[in-house]
Amino acid sequence: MNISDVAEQTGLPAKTIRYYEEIGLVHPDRGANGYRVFADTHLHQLAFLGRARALGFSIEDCRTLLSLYQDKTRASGDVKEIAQEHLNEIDAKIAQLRQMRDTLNDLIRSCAGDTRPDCPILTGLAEGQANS
Amino acid sequence: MNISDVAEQTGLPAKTIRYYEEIGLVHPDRGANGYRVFADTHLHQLAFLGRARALGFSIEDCRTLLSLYQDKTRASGDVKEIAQEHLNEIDAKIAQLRQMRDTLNDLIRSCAGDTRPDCPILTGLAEGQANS
DNA sequence: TATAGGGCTTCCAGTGACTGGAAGGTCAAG
DNA sequence: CTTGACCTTCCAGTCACTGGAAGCCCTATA
Repeated sequence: MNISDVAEQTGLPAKTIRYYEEIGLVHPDRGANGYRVFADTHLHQLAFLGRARALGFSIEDCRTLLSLYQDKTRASGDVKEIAQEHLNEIDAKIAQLRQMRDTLNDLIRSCAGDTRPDCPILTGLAEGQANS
Repeated sequence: MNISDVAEQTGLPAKTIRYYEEIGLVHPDRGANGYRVFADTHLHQLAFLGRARALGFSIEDCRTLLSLYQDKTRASGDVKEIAQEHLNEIDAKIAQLRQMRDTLNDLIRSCAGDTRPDCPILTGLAEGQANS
């Protein structure tokens, strides 16, 4: 299997797959021509990585998760801990974005948005109504 | 006013203030010794930038907002348009994070998190229950 | 006056996770 | 034998800083 087949099947760009090899996440074989040759295991690993990344796990988390995935003697508690920590980060990020959203929304709603220069958004930014 | 005073008053790190000068967001004067000298206008500009950044505006948006702020003939509609577009991006990001959060939360709740190797989080990542 | 410390300067490199592009080798079809 | 798609590596850029080194400047104290 060549890289473009893997790209198609995993939904990952070929560039990303090469990058994942470069940082040691996957280790495809090489053909006599120098091309990367992917076996089904590599395909599965890359699909796994793609899904973990889609859930927002960092590359380093993905590396750990993948090694736990391949370690049949793992403790599920180790996996859950990583996931829970990541969930907390997501929750924190959502809370922060909501805060930003609310402040910004207030400013927007108070702005006429016409051709006149008076703008509560700018005064808000200038005078500190925007402490998020 | 030296840079550390401005840093303290705006809450921005001195490094960031230097960076903002480097990319042309602010133009402090220079003393005979080569030190940056900040007037009140610079202080206000930096505070403005800090608040805009805290609301998640990109540096380029900040640049535009600052120039609109200083243009007394601006149309508030121009400001509002930038803000609205940014609000939409924030909303999209929140929606995406919520999706990730929900999927991840389902996986976490179905995982025992003990010393046994069985782990629905890993099987979910492996088998595609995690298409966010 | 010498020195110690803190603050200031510039410049370079690194972050995370890719992404774009150039230069060039390889393969299959016609 | 050529064409065009595919593959390779390597380098640079993204975004918004952040850390650190090397070295000048300023003030206070001995």
